[in-house]
Amino acid sequence: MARWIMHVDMDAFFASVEQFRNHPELVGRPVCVGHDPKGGNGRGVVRAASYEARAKGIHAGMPVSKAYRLCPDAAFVDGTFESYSIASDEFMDVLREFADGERIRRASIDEAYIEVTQRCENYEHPTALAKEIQEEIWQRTRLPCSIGIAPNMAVAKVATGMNKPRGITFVGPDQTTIEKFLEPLPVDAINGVGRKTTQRLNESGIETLGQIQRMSIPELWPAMGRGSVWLFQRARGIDERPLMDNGPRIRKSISKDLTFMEDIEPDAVDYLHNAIRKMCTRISDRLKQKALRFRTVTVKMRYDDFITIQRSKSIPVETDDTRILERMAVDIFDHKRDPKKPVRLVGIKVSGLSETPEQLYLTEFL
DNA sequence: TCTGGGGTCCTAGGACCC
DNA sequence: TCTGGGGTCCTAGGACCC
Repeated sequence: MARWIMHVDMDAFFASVEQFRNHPELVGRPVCVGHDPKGGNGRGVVRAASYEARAKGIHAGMPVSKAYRLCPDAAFVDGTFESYSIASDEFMDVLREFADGERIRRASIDEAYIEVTQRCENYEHPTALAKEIQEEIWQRTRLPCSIGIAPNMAVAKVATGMNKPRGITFVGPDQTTIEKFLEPLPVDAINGVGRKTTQRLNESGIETLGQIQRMSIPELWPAMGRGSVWLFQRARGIDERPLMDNGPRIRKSISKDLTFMEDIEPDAVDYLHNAIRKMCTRISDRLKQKALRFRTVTVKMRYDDFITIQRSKSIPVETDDTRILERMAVDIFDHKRDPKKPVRLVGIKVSGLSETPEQLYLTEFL
């Protein structure tokens, strides 16, 4: 019994929220969400680019300095995460109304899967339902989205990307149609195949999903190892995972990274300690706000040569004490960093999170 | 063009316990 | 004295995603 799964993806989400909700005067203009380019000297990257900005060659992940050079007239907005979070909730609320039962899975802040097998019985064709959903999202959130429809999540996700913005792409339902659809696409069209895997496959002469479709698992093994079975199935559009509600998100970690405006000389110890303490305070605030405690602290250090290391330490009992967090973080930094290298970035992460409200004194563990 | 910040999941070795 | 496996926790690193 075939299923119908929709993958709904907001178009240029952060940029669209800025244009259509936060700053209507930016509609029709190139918009980059990200850090201040500081006249071309900023160190951040673009988080999201409106379609007008994309027309100038700007894309997400591009250094803001380059984006600024390509289009100095673009609006550079350092957005507020909260407005995106609110918009996301509104959009998920709309989807929930269309999903069969609880068959909705939030994949990230701007995309979700819904199963609509039953709902589709009332429609001439699944695309008619998709159009209705798209229109409802636009009416209620003022945000554009694209929808992919297929018999499973993996193919639906690929489909969405084929036709953006405000697109609807339908694939299926039979196996031949699915394989034909995937055949010409590059291997990185598959969600889960990133830069490294693409490189490894390309080095073996594998560029397209069609090539993989014509291979056996043993033939795939030299390039993919344990991942061979998985890729073998995905390249053919096989994905049996049931679409289930992934429930309330249980947070696994909270982190804060800071790239300095300029690399910090290794002997500027006070400055570095200060930066670490400030980040610890921010993390601690978030922990308390969510009534969470941590057991593990990880410090990330990136040097001027971009080499990045992470070192962590755990304590036996969870805590949310800011002073303990600061002491652990500073301690790891002092003992594990390379004292000769200028520092580009420091990051602090807490994990091993729990809600257990235990009153314990932890000083003895330090 | 020099390369952010927030996450998740997986692997693998060593310690330690039974 | 030498030798098993299995399970869990900790640490480090890698790949990936938005």
